[in-house]
Amino acid sequence: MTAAAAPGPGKGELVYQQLRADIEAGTLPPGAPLGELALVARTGASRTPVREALRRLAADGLVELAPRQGARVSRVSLRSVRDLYDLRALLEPEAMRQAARAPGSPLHAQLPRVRAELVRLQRRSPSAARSAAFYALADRFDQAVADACPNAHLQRVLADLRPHSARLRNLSHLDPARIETSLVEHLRMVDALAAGDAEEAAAACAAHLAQGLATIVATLRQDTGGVLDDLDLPLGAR
Amino acid sequence: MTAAAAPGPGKGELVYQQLRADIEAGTLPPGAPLGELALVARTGASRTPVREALRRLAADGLVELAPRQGARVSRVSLRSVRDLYDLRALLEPEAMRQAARAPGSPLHAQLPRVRAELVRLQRRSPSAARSAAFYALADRFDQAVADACPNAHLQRVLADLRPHSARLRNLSHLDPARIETSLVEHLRMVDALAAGDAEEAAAACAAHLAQGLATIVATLRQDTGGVLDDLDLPLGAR
DNA sequence: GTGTGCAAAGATGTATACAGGATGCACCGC
DNA sequence: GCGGTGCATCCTGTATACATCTTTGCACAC
Repeated sequence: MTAAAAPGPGKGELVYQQLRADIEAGTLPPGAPLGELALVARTGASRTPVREALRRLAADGLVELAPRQGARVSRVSLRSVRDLYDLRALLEPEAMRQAARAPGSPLHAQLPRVRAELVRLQRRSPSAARSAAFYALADRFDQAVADACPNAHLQRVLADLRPHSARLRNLSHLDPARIETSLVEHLRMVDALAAGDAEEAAAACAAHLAQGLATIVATLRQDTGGVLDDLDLPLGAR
Repeated sequence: MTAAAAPGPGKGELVYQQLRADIEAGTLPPGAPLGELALVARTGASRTPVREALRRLAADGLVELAPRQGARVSRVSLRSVRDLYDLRALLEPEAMRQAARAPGSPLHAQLPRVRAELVRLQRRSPSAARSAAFYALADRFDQAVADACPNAHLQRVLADLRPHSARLRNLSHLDPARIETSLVEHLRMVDALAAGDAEEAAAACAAHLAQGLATIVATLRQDTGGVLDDLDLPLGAR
């Protein structure tokens, strides 16, 4: 069973996940108004679960909530992108270290399969399907690394940051060539984790983040014609 | 007017702040059940704002929300204490660095007053009032440092962590002698910030956190008779 | 023609009513 | 005496109705 209609998760949870997915995917672009009435019509739920979902998303920083004025998808600026990557550069290498030192975790059991899948993707020719498969794999990997952290607070913060990163990736249509380098970077991380080399894993993660930031900034600059410098960008063009 | 009864902040906001303050202060100890009905009676608001407040607190990690089973104040374990301080040790020194490099911020304008107040407190004889005054000052200082960070994501995470730290302090009745050392550590941080020495400020912050963790762990060990090792402690005694 | 003021409409904030599920206890059977 | 089942009660999850505020559009005065 994938997910039953009503009995399993509550309706508020469903609305939350749907809205979050739409925001991450860019279907709901930054700045998009989120009227409760409109969301009731969109999701079929009542105002109560809709409100609950909006509050949770606001706590995640994915929507901005103006009192008596409604909700909007939170806007993105070049500065916020840099801020996000600065913070990830602080946290994720540390998460890698901790994960590398937790050999009994489910992460380590998955590593051989992840590695095999990465190699398989390396041999495929570039295509949208390959990109999608890689990103799905990378997301699962990041999640597994975070879950392997014994530090629950760190896990919570990383989980908070993940949707922001996902949104950035989907807002800016990245250069397909980026996949190649990112594959290599992930292989380096996987191998370091498998070897239990915490510092190498952390270094690989830091390098991966630096590359990712450079790519996204370049892409955003190109998409917006270099107009932005600290401006809010209305949406990922397309 | 300071703050009108109803018109200014919404009722949900009021309930949230009240509950959060009670959790931080320890009035609502870890594990305490938070029935919506009981909170309605306690706060005078209706169930809708109460629910909103509970969701926000759950997002902060201050309450645990079991579906169809109600909310409880989140429990605290020795491990969670270590986790929290590990994370703070990662984030707050970096925040200090960034704050030290933002000379135009309101923080720097406040530094002379904060320093004078610290010196004044140093000369007072130990008392509960002095402790309370110091903690209030330290909280304002931490807040000002976080606000001086240009990184909005970092600000958000630091704000999320603050109530957890405050709760720990109030759960464990700290040794009054700790105030003395903490005063000195704060003076070191303030002076480093005033001098614009980012690395010295970060080092001072790290030292302060290490001392704080050691003190709290020792206090908790003593309070619980050393029974806990990874156990949940029911409450900060008293 | 411009600016101000008012009024109507739409939205959010709040309160309450209804439905489904979990927990605890009492009763029955063994 | 002990274990299991069934029911009663309370709770949360959801839906809807009401009150209040913000906003927008228009009319009028300057």
